[in-house]
Amino acid sequence: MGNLKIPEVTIIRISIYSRYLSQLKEKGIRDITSEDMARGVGIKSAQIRKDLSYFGRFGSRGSGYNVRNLDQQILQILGLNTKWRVSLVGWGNLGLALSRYRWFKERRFYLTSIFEFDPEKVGTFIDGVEVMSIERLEEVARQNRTLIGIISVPAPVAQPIADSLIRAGVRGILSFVPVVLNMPPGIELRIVDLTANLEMLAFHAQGLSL
Amino acid sequence: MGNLKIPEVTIIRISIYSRYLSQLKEKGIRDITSEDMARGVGIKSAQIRKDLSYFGRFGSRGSGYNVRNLDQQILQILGLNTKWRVSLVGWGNLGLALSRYRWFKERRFYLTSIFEFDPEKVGTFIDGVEVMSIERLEEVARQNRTLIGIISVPAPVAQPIADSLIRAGVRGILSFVPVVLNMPPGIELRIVDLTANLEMLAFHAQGLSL
DNA sequence: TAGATTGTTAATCGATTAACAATC
DNA sequence: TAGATTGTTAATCGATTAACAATC
Repeated sequence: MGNLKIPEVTIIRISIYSRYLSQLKEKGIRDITSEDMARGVGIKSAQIRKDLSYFGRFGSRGSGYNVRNLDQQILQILGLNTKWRVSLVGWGNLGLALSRYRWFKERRFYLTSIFEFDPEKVGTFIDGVEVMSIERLEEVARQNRTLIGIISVPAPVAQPIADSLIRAGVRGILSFVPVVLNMPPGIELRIVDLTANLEMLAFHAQGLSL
Repeated sequence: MGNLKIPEVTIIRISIYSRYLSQLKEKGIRDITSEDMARGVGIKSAQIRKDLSYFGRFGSRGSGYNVRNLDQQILQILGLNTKWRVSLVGWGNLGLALSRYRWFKERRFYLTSIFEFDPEKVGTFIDGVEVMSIERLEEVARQNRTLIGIISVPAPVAQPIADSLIRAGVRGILSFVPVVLNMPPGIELRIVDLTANLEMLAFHAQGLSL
């Protein structure tokens, strides 16, 4: 059984396993061993078994895992048996791209409300969703019971926007703004740091690394 | 002095410090202690000093760090004293957003070549850069001596595109495609996994976590 | 000098991995 | 049953943190 203290990286990897399993399912593959999964996702088989062990026992010794079953179980663990309503704040270049990103829907995340400062953009419809004024953020996000927010606004307003989302009842925030955000305890923040990632690559390419 | 085996996360954090220092410099702040930096970036002061210690001694006991100097040193470490030419492959929604992302230039990354499959888009100019056919990828990227590539193409072609980039001499790849990529040794790969990040938030919001 | 803060060591904490007994 | 592979333990590895001597 073994629970308590699940590493963050384990969740990220579980999510990767989930995506891989849905591929296997589409291909009609019935069973898979941790060893074969390991090859498929580029992670050691012991790691995969360890990760899964935080949540229960899903395999059968001697023959591995049933794809359909493991897939279902993992979706359950991640909470993807429900549809998730997501608020997107900031409909600039990046926001627009995010609002059209097809993978979100595939993983059961629905951008049900979009907010933007620019009055020129407010009122536009994208995929049946109206782009609304930021003024309405708190009211609408609360009303929709949105638990997840995405921030792609200019740096100086990132903190106040995060604060608004939290006041509206959001429990997790994905930020694309390369800025430190203060969060109250219990609110999960993930920052997608594009420049830091490029800088890692530059550091390595430079040769200075090794 | 202490070198050898620098953790990956250290580089990411160094990049965060760098961004913070450039803010401080703009504000005209002359000196800062690790304790004050810690508050600014939300990382423990001991961690900051440890991270810096991998690369040398930049402070002065009793008074902290000179902002201008530390900023310069870190830029040097990260390799940001040079301009970096970057190839962007895939000019869909996300690719378009990336080609307009202002932070890249600010951190000295220049998208000097852009490639796309769709013949309708080929020939467009964005910021003085022509969108070229993917067919020209290998030739042009090699010619430009591009060391960094960004991939935002449909999943099925991600691997062949990565292969092309590597053949063209690229040393590091930033991929936005949620797909496992095989890399030869020595090539650095960073995957920006948007859905995995959202799924982490869902996992937490679900309450199942604690 | 006295006070302050770095740079570094050593202790702690946590995550990965190998190995294997349990068991399908 | 014999063979295979899981689930789990214990060993290893690596990263974070506290603490403090060095020193500005």
